[in-house]
Amino acid sequence: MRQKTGDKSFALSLDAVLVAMRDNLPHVLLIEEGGAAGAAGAAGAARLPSGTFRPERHRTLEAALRALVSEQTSHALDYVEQLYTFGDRGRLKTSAEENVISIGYLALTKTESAENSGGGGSGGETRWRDWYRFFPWEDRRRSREIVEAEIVPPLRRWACGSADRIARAHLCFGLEETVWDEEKVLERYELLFEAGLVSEARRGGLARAEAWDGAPMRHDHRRILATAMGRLRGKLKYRPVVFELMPESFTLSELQSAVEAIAGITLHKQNFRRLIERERLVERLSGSARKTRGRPASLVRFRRALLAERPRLGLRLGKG
Amino acid sequence: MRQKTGDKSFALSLDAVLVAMRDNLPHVLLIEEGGAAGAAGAAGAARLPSGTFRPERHRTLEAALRALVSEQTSHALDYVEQLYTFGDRGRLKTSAEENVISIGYLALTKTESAENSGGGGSGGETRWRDWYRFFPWEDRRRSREIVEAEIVPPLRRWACGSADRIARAHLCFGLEETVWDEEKVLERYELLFEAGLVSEARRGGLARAEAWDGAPMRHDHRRILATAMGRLRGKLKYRPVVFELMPESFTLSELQSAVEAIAGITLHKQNFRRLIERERLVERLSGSARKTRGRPASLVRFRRALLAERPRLGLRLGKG
DNA sequence: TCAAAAGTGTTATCCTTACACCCATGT
DNA sequence: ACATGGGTGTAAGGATAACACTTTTGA
Repeated sequence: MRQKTGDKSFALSLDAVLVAMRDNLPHVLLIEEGGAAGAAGAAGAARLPSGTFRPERHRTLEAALRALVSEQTSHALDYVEQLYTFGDRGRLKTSAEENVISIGYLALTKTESAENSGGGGSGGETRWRDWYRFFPWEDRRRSREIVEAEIVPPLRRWACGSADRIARAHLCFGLEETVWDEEKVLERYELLFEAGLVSEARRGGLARAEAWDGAPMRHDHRRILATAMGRLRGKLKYRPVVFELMPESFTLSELQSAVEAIAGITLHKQNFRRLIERERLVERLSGSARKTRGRPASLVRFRRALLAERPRLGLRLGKG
Repeated sequence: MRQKTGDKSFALSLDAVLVAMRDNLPHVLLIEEGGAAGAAGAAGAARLPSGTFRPERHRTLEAALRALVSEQTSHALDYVEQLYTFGDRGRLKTSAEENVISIGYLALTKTESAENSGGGGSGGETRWRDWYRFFPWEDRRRSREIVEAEIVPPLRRWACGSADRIARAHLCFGLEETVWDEEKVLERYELLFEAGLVSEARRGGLARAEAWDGAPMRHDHRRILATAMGRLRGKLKYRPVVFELMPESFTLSELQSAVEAIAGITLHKQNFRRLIERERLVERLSGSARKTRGRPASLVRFRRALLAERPRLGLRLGKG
C-alpha cells in the first residue's frame, strides 16, 4: 500500500516490538518467512509484526497498530508506547521500497499469554526470540569479551586514527575512561552499522558474517529493536514498567533477574531489595515459592496503588 | 497536499517547536495569520511553523523539517530532536482536514540570531512569543495561585465525585499528598482539554474564555508545544541542553535563571552552583559582567570537551 | 554608606555502595 | 550435615537540602 502523491510515493508503516519474558530472558515476537529459519537464519531473516496504516480503517495510529498485531500474530496488546518515527529507510539498499516512513512501537506483555507459534495469516510463522540473538554484545552479565575480542579490533581498524571515530567508539562501548551505558543500544548498533560490521550494512544483503554480530533482520527492523531495548532499559529506572512483564505473583529474586536480564547487567542483591522496599513497589503475599533448591522465597506482587500515589518512581539501577 | 489512497486521504505534516531565550524567558517561534493578533488573539490564533512532507523533495524527515522552517521563517535550525508522532488530530472539530498525521520536532537556538519579525513567504507574520502565554499555569516561580484559584474549582466540578478523575487531577497538579512535577506539561493540558477548560476543546472554536486558560493555538499545536515543554524540562536533567539556548559566555546566575525559567520553578543557589562545579559543566573566562547593579559576576562558558568525556550528565534540579 | 547581587562555609540527612553474615530448606 | 539460595545488619562515602554568612560593586 503506497500513497500516490504525484510522481513519487511513500508508505506509512507501523512496526511493533512486542516484548515478553520467557525463561528469564527478554523475548521479542517475530515473523519468520520461508527460508532456513534455523539457528543461523541467513536468507529468511526475521521481521517485526508490521503493516501499512490505513486511515480509512482506523481512527488513531495506536488502534491501527493493535489491530495489525492481533491480525498478524493473534496476540492482543496491553502496554503500548510509541518509540520513534523513522524516515530514512532508504539508506538500506536491500529493499525495493524507496520511501517508507515507519512508526515504531514498544509493547509489553506478561509471559502467561505469550505462547509460542500461533501463526497468523500473513504468510509467516510467528515466534518468540531471545532479543540477545540479535544483539549478543548487549548482554554483559556473564562475559564482556565480545566487545573486547570481536568488536574493538575491527572498530580500531575502521577508525584508523580518526580522533572523532575513536572518541565515539569509546563512548558507545565504555572503553578507556568511559563506562558502559546500557541504554546506548541504538548508538552502538548505528556505530557498528556505520563501520560495516553488521550484515544489514553490507552490500551482499543479509548474509551473516560472524557469530558475534547477531542475527540480521529485515528492513531496518533491527534498528527499531535497538531503539526499543534502549527505551525499555531507560524507562526501568524511572517508571515501574518491569511489572508489565512479570506474572501476578513473583519472588524478589525473580524480579531482580528480570531486571538484570533486560538491562544486561548484574545488580547488588541487598541494594536492589532495599530499593524495592523503600519505594514500596511490592506487597508481600501469604504463600511462598518452593521451586528451586534452597530456602523458599516469599511471594510478592506489584502494589498497583502505587501508580496513584507516586507517579514517577521506577528502579534506578546501581552497580553490581 | 494530501495523499490519495482509495476513498479517504491523509496528510503527513511536520511541525517545529523552535525555542530560544529572550529576556530570560523561553520563547517559541510562531506564525500569526491575519485577524487581531494582539493581546487576546481570538480569531487569528497562532500556529507553529509546519508543512507537508514531500518525499520527492527530501530524503529524510529532518531535512524536510529544516527546509520547511527556513522557508517559512527564514531561520536556520541548529539542535533538532523528534518529539512524537500524533495521529488523532481528528478529535479537533475545528479543522476541515480529516486525517492528519503530524510529526512534532523540538529545535533549540541561541538568542543572538533570534530576531523578531522576519516574516517568510507563506502568508503570516513570524513572531517570538513567551511560551507561558499559552500555559500560564506552568510558571510556578512567582505564584501558584492560578492552579488553586482558577483551575481546581472547575476541575472539581468536572470530576463531580469520580474517584478516578479526582486522582488524575491530584497527580497532574500536585494537589494533596502529591507534588508538582514540572515535566507533566502534556498530562495537565490533556486533562484540562478533557474537562473542557481550554478553548480548543470547546465547540465554539478558538474563542478564549478566561484569562487564565492561556492563548489558544491552531489545530493541535498547543498539544505539540506542551509535549516540547515537557521534553525539554525532562532533558535538562540528564543532558546539557540548556547550553544550546545560552550565548557563548554567560554568568552562573544567568544560567540558573534560564534553567528556572524553563522548568518554571526556583532553585537553591548554592546547590545549583555546586552541581555545575561538580559536573565541571562550565569553565571560567577572564572577563566579568557588569550589567546589573550589584557585584559583577565572572563569565563562564560551556565546556564543550565535556560532551566527549561524560555523555549523560545534565542538571538534575533539586527543590528551591 | 547602603542596597543589590555575587559568592562561600558548614551541617544534618539521606542515598549509594559494599562488606559480611545468618536463616530455612531439600538432598 | 551441607550445599543452595533467601534474607538481613551495619558502616563508609558521597550527594542533597538548607542554614547563614562574607565580598564586591553601583548609586
